Amino acid sequence: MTEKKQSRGIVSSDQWAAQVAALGETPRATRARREPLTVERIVDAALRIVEAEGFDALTMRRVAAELHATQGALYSHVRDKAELDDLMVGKLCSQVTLPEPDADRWMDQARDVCRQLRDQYLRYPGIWRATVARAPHSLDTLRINEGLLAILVAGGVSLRSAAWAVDAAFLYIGAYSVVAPRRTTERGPDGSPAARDEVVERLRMLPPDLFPITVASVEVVNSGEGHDRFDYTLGLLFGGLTARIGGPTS
Amino acid sequence: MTEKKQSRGIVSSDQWAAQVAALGETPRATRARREPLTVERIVDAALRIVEAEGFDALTMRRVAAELHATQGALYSHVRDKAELDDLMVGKLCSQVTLPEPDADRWMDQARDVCRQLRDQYLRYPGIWRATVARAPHSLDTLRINEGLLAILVAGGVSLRSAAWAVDAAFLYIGAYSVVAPRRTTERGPDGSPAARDEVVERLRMLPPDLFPITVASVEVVNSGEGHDRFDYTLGLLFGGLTARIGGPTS
DNA sequence: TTTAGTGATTGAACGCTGTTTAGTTCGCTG
DNA sequence: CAGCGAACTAAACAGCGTTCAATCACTAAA
Repeated sequence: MTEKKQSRGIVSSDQWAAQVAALGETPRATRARREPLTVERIVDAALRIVEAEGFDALTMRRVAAELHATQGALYSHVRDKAELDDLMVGKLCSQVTLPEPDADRWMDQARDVCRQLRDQYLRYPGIWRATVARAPHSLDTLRINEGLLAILVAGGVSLRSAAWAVDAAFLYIGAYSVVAPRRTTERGPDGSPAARDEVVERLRMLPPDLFPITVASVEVVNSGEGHDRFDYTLGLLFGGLTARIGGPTS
Repeated sequence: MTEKKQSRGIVSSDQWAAQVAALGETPRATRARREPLTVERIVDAALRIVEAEGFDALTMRRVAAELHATQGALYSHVRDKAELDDLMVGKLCSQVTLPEPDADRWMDQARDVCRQLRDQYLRYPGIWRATVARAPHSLDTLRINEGLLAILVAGGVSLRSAAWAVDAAFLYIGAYSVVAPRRTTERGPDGSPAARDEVVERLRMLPPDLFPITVASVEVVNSGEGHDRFDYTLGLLFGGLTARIGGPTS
């Protein structure tokens, strides 16, 4: 009980981080010590971290440091890390805009929603694992589900087909956005090639006699730039629905 | 440096576990203290744990305890936990049998392989996350990829369409098997209903005016028993290939 | 048989994670 | 101004993957 509030001799790394962070701030005249900690500020900070450093870098300590607070303070606003994950996914989903269902353009509308969701997942690398870890409690995820269902049903797809297709699409989108951005982060030292897919790299140096088709497909799979593969799969999922409502080529 | 090898006064929990486990064993006359630790025994033990307790329960300490060894001993046979994960997935994939491609039955064959892989994933709950965490190094996963590609190509599907469809199928299978078994483990106290899906439970108690289609779809989605939803999605993915057998851009 | 050597194994530690808690501080209300 | 309740701090806890010097069991050479 001797050294409680001295300015020097700081031991705790949390204290240190807070002090360093407070260097560029105005003293604020003692009242309202800082911006009060809120759930929204916590979720925003967490999303900022995931966007910049990936989902693995998201720890409670890291979030607390981002907010110049201690980790314990977070638990006054958020029950778990699981709840924080859930809130992040919710905020992410809330940024997806849903169109008014148009029966004539239902497939384009559905694809657009899926692309939006994919881009949100890709923006925060690895965050889909937050959805996998625990069943989402957020209403925002249900909002997208409802919107996508509405588009399909408006397009004439039966309720059961729509529900199953939407479910499959969500699963595919999530898995795609977790696995897809697996690239070598380091730019090539020679400059030009750079950012090749890690899996493709390993597939290249593979005995072609053992896996002939796989090796042959490596080049052709990568032929599609950007998200052609993604669009193709959505075409299969949603295109298969039209084949059974109004005839094969309606 | 006083108390090194006394039989009583064991402090370390590892020692304790090893001692308890050794109670039912024959002394073995000092040589070959136990079955020697091998990679295969480690992988088998790990799979046993995942099968019984799920992927979250798989820790190096848990594996070591299962083998009556210390955790450090594992690292003489396995570099990382990541490598152990990889070996587990490899062993899992090696149990999938691939048929000789038959052009007339290619779709049934493809569906069968996918079902096998799904069942393997479902047998070890959550193990697909091991695939997600790091790109798989195992050749057994490539074997399935090659086999499935061979089936599609033999069926007349173009190389690019086949590669994309197989990729989509693998992503879907993995996501399906991670998300699907999310059920309330506890059987209903009244006996009969039991083992309802956790997500469905929460969807039931949802304001129908906010999410009318979602709520309406809950019943009809669950109408399919077993893995009807899974088969339906595979039908969409592979069925869409026959519709444009010449390739996606033909 | 003795000896040197080699690789597996041990026990204990390190740094990291999420989470809890006693005690302090702060801002608002009576 | 007093007091109360909520927010916050600092420190711990158990568990995770991983590392490492010391020790052990066994093999191969002398």
